[in-house]
Amino acid sequence: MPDTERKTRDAVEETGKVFEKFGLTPMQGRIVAFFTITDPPEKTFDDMVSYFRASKSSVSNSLNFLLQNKIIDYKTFASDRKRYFYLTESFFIVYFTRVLENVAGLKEYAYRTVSMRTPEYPVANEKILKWIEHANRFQECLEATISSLRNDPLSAT
Amino acid sequence: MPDTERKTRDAVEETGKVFEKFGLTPMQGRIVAFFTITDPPEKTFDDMVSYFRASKSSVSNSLNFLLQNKIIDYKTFASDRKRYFYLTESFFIVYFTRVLENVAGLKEYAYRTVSMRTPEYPVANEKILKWIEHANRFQECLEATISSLRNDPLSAT
DNA sequence: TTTTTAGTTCAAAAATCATAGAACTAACCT
DNA sequence: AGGTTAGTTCTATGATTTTTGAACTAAAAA
Repeated sequence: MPDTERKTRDAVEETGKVFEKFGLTPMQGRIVAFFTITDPPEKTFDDMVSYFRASKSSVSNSLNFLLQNKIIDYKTFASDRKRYFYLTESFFIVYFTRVLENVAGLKEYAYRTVSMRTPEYPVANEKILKWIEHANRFQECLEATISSLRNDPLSAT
Repeated sequence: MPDTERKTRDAVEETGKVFEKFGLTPMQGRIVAFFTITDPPEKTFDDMVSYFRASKSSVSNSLNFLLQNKIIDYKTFASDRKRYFYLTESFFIVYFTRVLENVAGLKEYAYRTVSMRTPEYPVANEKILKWIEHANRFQECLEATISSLRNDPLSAT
């Protein structure tokens, strides 16, 4: 294997692991890294199966997850059955949105907990109220950021 | 089992699952939920082993993880060997800090990728630059939230 | 000194998650 | 009609994570 290919493969593997921290599986992470690092930016199903020597099912499931989450999309060409997958720009928006959902979910349970608790230990209730306040601050900031990204004309490409 | 206890147990279980979304294991999540929902707010090792009928090692490892991450802390009393664990208020700080680290890690790899790529496909490079920009905004938001949490006088309790 | 308490540590069992492989489908190609 | 392409779907295998159980330790109590 030539030296530059070795380097590229290492970079794909390493960067893939970074994506795992964002909740992707190893294969999903590798695929996203492959898109960012190697040319051309459009890749077919088979490009990925053969680049990674992975099973079709693993690639199929990974691509469908990434499509559902709008991290990738694809285009087709008449008289060509292949789909040409490419990265969208929304990776961070997808991630932000999930973080936001988690925070909202926690807040909901925090409200319920406060309403269930006796006032016998006020410190406990105050702590939970504080969590809700923290969650609110973060939500406000993040919602503003997400909507400013969505309105960004370059993002709409 | 009396009706209110059943209800409390259900709430602990359900809320525990919410904490799993923040990266805790089921047992860690259950323990945090147990702290938020039931009285008194201080609990011993054995309280948790017997409430959950779980193994001592599972509880021990979970508590140590939560201690290391400063999600809980404990106090002791002279002539009492037990440790009395309680929730800190820093749950969100811990979570946001980890998210921030992930974003910083991704940004680093994004910089590297841009510097490695040929200018042959400028669209690909632009997409990565856009990710970096999104990451920056997200970071700002996280940093603002974290520092407002830290400066909050009530948080310092 | 022996026993009890409040845990810790480590190997193994159990549960969960990711990937593989094989059989399948639907569309196009000859 | 038969073959090839571009996948999908389902079950099984492999890997990883979480929890358990049993043996251990260190400090305090009897």
